[in-house]
Amino acid sequence: MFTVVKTQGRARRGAFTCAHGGTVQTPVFMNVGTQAAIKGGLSAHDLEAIGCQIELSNTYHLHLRPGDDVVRQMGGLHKFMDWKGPILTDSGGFQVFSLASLRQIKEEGVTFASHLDGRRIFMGPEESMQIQSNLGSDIAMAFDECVENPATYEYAKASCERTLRWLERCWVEHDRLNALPDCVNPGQMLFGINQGATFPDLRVWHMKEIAKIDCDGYAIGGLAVGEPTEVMYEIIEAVEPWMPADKPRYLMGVGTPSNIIEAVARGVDFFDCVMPARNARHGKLFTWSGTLNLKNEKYKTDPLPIDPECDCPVCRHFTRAYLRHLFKAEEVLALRLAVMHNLYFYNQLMARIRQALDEGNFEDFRARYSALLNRRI
RNA sequence: GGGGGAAUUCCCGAGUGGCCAAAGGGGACAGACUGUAAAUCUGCUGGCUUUGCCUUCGAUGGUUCGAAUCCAUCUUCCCCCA
Repeated sequence: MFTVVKTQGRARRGAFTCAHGGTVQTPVFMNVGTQAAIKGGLSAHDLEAIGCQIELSNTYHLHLRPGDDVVRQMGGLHKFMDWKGPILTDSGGFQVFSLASLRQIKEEGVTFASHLDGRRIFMGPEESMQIQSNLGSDIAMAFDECVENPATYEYAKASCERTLRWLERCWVEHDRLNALPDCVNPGQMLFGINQGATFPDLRVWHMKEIAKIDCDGYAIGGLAVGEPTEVMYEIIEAVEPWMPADKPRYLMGVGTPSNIIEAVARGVDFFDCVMPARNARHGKLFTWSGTLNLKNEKYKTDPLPIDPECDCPVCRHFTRAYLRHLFKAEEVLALRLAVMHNLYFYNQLMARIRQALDEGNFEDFRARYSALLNRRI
């Protein structure tokens, strides 16, 4: 169940209740734990400490390893990883994009050559729903094709028409699975995904079509995959008026702090992105005055924390000089501490966006931080 | 005391007469990263007034049109025999 509590322009302050873990305050950033772990050495318990409200895991990856049957046998993903909050599972649709060289698409679904051992894996809408049902996530994503940009109009049209047919099949199968007596999470919801590459008319047509199917939320997929940032914003603006106002909107895989602020301003409620965790592992950290590369020589004897304005567990105790040393020495602790900081920053960013919306000064917040946070310090 | 081997650009190390400012690693320095095949990938690593020039392969002196590469002496290090 989703409730919009307050709006400012197109920006929405909301609350979303899931079967597990109660209510998520939106706008929200979902912390990415693809293989039921946050890369860099964080557990679900660490997620609690850094203010994460909802976690995201991946259908394709967990199907391959350890196998969704294993997760089901262990009581579902929540028990398996000991995360009490809500979980969204991505459908495998992104792997149609990221593993493009290892798969073949047909109307029925997608055949992957496993990136682990080359074994053939078939995944269509039904399979994706079955796997996500076994995982027992709170939100299942529809199985879609994330199309690379730039794409031709012809390809994008054929692809998003197929993604629409796949959503219809997802909806039917998801409904069937939720009604089974031994369903891991009968309260599991289903989000549809808008596609159409960078063509506003395709995007709008597709959005109108998927809105006819009664999903629990709607996502915009296929953005931040090669197109300029301005094009991404234009697509969001084109699609948003056709997204049901009483359902949550999720911009998949986005993005930088600035992207998130700008997308909130355009009516988006949910986000996820690997960027804070991946960049952290590579030494690039987010602060309230911009980004910094901790490996840079200038931090060799810097006694400051990563961000003097941050009160995360890392910034409260450790200096830039120490963290830089950990990176240069390739200690795994460097990854863990850096990821903790960046994820805390992202969760804090969302908290401050929500606070600004609550207080009615989101536009001031946007004006102050949108460009600033992407700046290099 | 006798015999043998080695010294290469920040480090290791290839190169045994011109295609060598010198392979390949490492380190250092810097960049990329957007529903995670990513603790990954890319660039760069003598100087300059950069289609070229200068300095540089332990030191000095030679041979040669031309030397990191050949010769002599010296210095340092390693191994073996006493």
